[in-house]
Amino acid sequence: MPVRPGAALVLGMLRLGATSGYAIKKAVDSSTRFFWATSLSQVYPELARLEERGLVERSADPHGARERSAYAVTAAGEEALRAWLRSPVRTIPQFRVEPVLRLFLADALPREDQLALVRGMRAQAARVEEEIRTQIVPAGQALEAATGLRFPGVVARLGADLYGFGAQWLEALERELTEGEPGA
Amino acid sequence: MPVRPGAALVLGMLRLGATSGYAIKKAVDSSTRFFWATSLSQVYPELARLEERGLVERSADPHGARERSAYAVTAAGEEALRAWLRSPVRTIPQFRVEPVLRLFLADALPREDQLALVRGMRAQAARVEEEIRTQIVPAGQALEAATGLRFPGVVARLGADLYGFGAQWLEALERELTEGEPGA
DNA sequence: AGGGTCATGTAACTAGTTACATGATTGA
DNA sequence: TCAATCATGTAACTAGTTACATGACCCT
Repeated sequence: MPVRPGAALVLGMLRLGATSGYAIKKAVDSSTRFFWATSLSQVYPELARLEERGLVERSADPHGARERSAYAVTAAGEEALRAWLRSPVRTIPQFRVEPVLRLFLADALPREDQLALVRGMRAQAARVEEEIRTQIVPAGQALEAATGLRFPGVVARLGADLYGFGAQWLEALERELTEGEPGA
Repeated sequence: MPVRPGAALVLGMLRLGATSGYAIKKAVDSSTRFFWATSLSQVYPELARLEERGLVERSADPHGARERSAYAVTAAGEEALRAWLRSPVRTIPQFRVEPVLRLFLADALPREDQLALVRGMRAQAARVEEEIRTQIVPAGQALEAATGLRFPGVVARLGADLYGFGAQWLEALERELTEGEPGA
C-alpha cells in the first residue's frame, strides 16, 4: 500500500534534516507552506502511523528534562517515498483558491467593490511573492549549498514566479476595469 | 452570520442561471472546477441549509414524472453573497497542489525519474491549459454575450494563462535539468 | 521573573470524498 | 432496447482545522 501525500510530506521533511514532529512542522512553515501546509495535529499522528508501518524509526532524544523523539526514515520508508513520487498523478489537481472564487462571482458587486477586490488580490499576490523571494528562496539556496538538495529551491522559485505572474495579470485586469470609465 | 465559500458557490451558480442541484454541479464542472470543485453530496445539503436560512427559495419543478426542485436566490441571499464577497480574505490562501509537493521532494529520485516527473507535470499543465481555452473560455464569452456577466470569462482567461505560464516554466526547468548532462 | 520558543499530544469539530441507492427521460 | 444523462438524496469514511492541555528551556 503506497503512502499518501501527508505521509510523503513527513518522510520528505525527515530526509531534509528535521528529526522531531515539531521540527517537521517548522520546516513545512518555511518551505512547502504555500502549496501544502500542515499542522501539528496532523504531523504527530502521521509519525505514529509511519512508525507502526516501519517506514520511520523512533528513538528517544531528550533535551534536558524535556522529552523529545528523533525519527529517522528507514530503507522501507525511502522506498515508499520513491514509490509515491513515481505513482501516477491524479488527473485533476484539486486545489481551492478562495480569492479566485470571489473573482468568479464578482459580477454580484458594484463596480467599485469589484475594483477593490481585484486590488486586494493583486496586493496579496505581490506580498506572497515578496515573502517567498526574501525568505524561502534564500533558504532553498542555503539548503542546496549545504546538502546538494536542489528541488526545494526550484519549487521556491516556481512559487515566487507564479505569484509574480498572477500579480501582473491582476494589475492588467485592474487597468482593464478602470479604462471603461474615466469618470470613476 | 456570513456564508462560507461552499454556500457562496451555490448562490453564485443559481445567480448564473442554474436552478436544480444537479444543474449547479454541472455548472461547477464547466466553470469553477479548476480552482473550486464540488460534488452532489455537498450541493444538496448546502441547498437545504440555505433554504432553512431563507437565502434561497425552493419550488417544485417536476419534469414529467421525474421530481425536480427549482431554487431561486432571495433578496437576503443576494445580500449574503455580497457580504461574503466584501469580507476580508484569509491571509494565506490554503491551496494544496500535489504535483508541486512531488517536485519539492524530487531529490529522492534518480535523475531520469526526476525528468519524467517534470515532463509529466508540464504535459498535465499544457493539457489543462488547452482544456480551459477550448471549453471554458468560450463558455465564458457566451455567458457574457448572453447576460453581461463578465467575471466567469475573466477567471477562465486567468486560469488558462496561469497554467500556460506554469507549462512554460516547467519546460525551462526541463532544459535546465538536461543541460548538465549531454550524455543522458 | 517572564515572554517566546520548543515539544508532544488529544478532542471536538468542519469539510470533503466515495460508495450506495433509486428511478425517470432522452437519443441513438 | 439500451446506454447516457437527468435527478435526488444518504451513509460511511477520510482529511483537515481549531481548541484544549501540559510543561521545559532560553534569552533578556
